[in-house]
Formats: sequence, structure tokens, C-alpha cells
Amino acid sequence: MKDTNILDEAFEKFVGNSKIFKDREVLRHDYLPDNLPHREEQIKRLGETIAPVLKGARSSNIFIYGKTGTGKTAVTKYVLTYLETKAKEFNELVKFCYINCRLTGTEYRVFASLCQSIGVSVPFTGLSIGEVFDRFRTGLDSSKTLFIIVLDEIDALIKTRGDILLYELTRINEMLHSSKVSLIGISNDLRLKEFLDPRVLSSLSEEEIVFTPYDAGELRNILSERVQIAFCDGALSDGALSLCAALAAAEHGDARRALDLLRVAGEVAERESSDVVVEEHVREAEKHIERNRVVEALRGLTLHSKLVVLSIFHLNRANVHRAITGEIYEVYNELCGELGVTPLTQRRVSTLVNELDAIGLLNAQVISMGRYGRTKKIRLEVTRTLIREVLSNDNRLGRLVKYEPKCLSKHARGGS
DNA sequence: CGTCCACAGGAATGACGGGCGG
DNA sequence: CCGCCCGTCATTCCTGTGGACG
Repeated sequence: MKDTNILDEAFEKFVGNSKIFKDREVLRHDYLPDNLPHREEQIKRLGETIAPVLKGARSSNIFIYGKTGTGKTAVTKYVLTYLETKAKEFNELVKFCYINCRLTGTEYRVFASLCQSIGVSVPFTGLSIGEVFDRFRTGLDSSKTLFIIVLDEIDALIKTRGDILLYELTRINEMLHSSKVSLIGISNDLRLKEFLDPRVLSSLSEEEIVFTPYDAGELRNILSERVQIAFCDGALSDGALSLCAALAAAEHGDARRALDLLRVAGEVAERESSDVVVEEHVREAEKHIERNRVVEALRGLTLHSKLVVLSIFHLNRANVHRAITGEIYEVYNELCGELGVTPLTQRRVSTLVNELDAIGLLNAQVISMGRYGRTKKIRLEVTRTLIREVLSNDNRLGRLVKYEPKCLSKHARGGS
């Protein structure tokens, strides 16, 4: 077969003759539907709270929380977009700015994108935070706007950077003359309140809206709304739909998860050239998504993080299934030597382990061995085959996958 | 019942490449 | 070009600690 024929076949499945999808974009979670089922309550609350801006008054600050995939972002964007168009009818200058704090990353960049959104251009580095904040403030004040700032995934920023950003923002109104600012903070973490300065907390949560997880039935409804646009008639079995809803419901009622499952299941079915998505495709999709997540995560690691993973991998092979910090560092040191790289300090490796734990590649648990100290038991959360597969393709440390650390052969022992 | 191991993990600090305004 | 500040990564120094052992 000629190569172009292979390609033709591959393309065809995507373009012309898909018997599965009508419009798969609808299943992406950044797609904003016209209708948000089972969120009427929250839409109403949010709408009532921000309504005052239509009469030129500042609205209360709002604190929104709920787990991932419960519709917080969708509802907020939905309501605010509608508010903006309404405001035009009322001739009020209302603007909102949506910022995802986890993607934006630092206070500086948050202020920088705030500046951007009001048309003040700032360099992406080089200025002091105070300077950027001042520019934002003066720029905003001269624009005479009712400005609504949405800070999504705000917990990510606060846990790593503290609440200075929020403190500045909650006080900004005192320094504005002709503009007003309202804040909407969105958090996935209910315990976020504990991290906040009480002054910030009281200011931010003038209103609170809680998003409860969807149950399986609700997820089913959400999915079936989109299925009609996304899938061809009869291309999705009822069983597959229910399974997606059930699996996502089991995982804290995450609609995003449900949509992903549905989309990937469709893609799996498509690749198998079947005409209808069945439950088995959903099961397959589940594995597929997880595998992808892990591969991406592994690939994106820095050299030293990979070395840490590899060290645990080797300890694993030597029958140490739950390695402790000291052992890992020993192997890690040897691997660095093999590569001709200067090893990082144990302190640094310790935070790398914590980061890997947070991504979910590892599971780390602090334990005490009494007389024999206090340490961390660390276990891989990924199959060894997958690690071998990904790291063998790494041009720098590929060869270390087969390497046998000397420090392990010395005291080869059974462990648990 | 105190000791003391083997670390955890916080705080302060520094090196570095990038980019500003003047 | 300079002096300054940025974020990021890393080091150094440090205090804290659960519980088996003696």
C-alpha cells in the first residue's frame, strides 16, 4: 500500500464519512452551551448578586466554590457574557475579565493580564509588581468602567503565592474615583478559606455560591443535551451514555470528565470503524485518557524529576516496593554520576518528590519508623511498563533504564 | 519515659537569563 | 549601556517530629 493511501484512510475517518460525530467540538469542555441544566439555582443567585451593576452600582464580591467539573466556570462566563450585552442596553460601561490563576501562575502575570484586558500594554517581565498594579489602577480609573474580575482556580495561586494579590485587589476600590471593581473568586478547594487572611476573606465572601457535584442522573441529562448536536442519530448506545455518566458521577460528579469520556469513546469507536459507540468503547476510553495523562506528564518532566522517577523504578525492580527518601537519594546520586550531571541536594529532591506526588505519578506518605527516624514511603502510581516505554525514548537518560545501580546489588533485599 | 534517628519541610538567600526605563 | 526588577530554580541553614528502643 502506498503511504498516501494510508493517509487517505486515516483522514477519511476524520473528515467525510464519520458515522459517529456530527460536531465533536460540542464535547470539548471549553465549549459554552446555550443551556446549563441543573444549575438554575446558581445562575439565579449569581445574576441577582451582580445585577446592581446594571444601575451603575458596584456589586458585592462573590466567592464561588465547588469541585472540578461542577459548572462553576461555565455558569460564571455564561452569566457575565449575558450581563455585558444587557449592560449595553442600559448604557452602562461594564466589563469583565476572566483569568485562570493556575494557568496565569504568578501575581505579576495576573496584574499583567488585567492590564491587557483594559488595553494597557505591559511587558511580560521587567517591571515591579507594584508598578504593574499602579498602571492597572490608573488605566482602569480613567476608563470609568464597572469592572468585574473573575479569578478562576484561585486556590492554586493562593497556595503557592499567598494572598497578597487578593489583599491588593480587595482594597483597590478605596483608591479608585471613577471606576469600580467587583471580584469573583472561584475555588475548587473548599478549605481555601483557612488559608486566607480574615480581612480578605470577609471582603471576598460578601456573597457565597456553592456548586454541588452532579449525580449520575444529572450528568446524563447534561450529556444528552449535547449528544444530539455532537453525535449522528443512533451512533451512541444508551448503555454507553449511562456508563459515562456513572463513571463520572463516581468521580465526584465531574461533568468535564463525563464529556471527555464521551468524546474519547466516540473517537475509539471511530478508529475501530464501528457505527455505534458501545459500553466497551467507554471502558477503552477510560484507559486511554489515563494513559495519555501519564505519558504527557512523564514527558514534560525536567531531567532531575525524571531521574527521581527512574530511581524509584530501579528500587522497584530490586523488590523495594515502597522506597524511602534515603534509598531514593542514593540511587539518584549514582544515576547522576553515570550521566555526568551534578546531583541536586536532598532538600531539593524532597520537593521534587512532593511535586511528583501532586501530579499523581507517585504516592508519598510521611511515616515514622520510631527509633529509625522519620521519612517518606514512596510508591509509583504508574505501571513500570509505561515508565520504561516513555523514558527509554529519552535521548539523555534512555540508556539508564537498563542500567543496574551498584548500590542496589550490594544490599539486594526483599522488601515490602 | 526520655532519647534520638532520619528525615520533613519552612525561611532566607543567591545565581541566572530575560527585559524594562532612562 | 546601566541599574533594577522579574520569575525560576536551587542551595544552605534551620527547627520540628512520631514513635521504637533502651
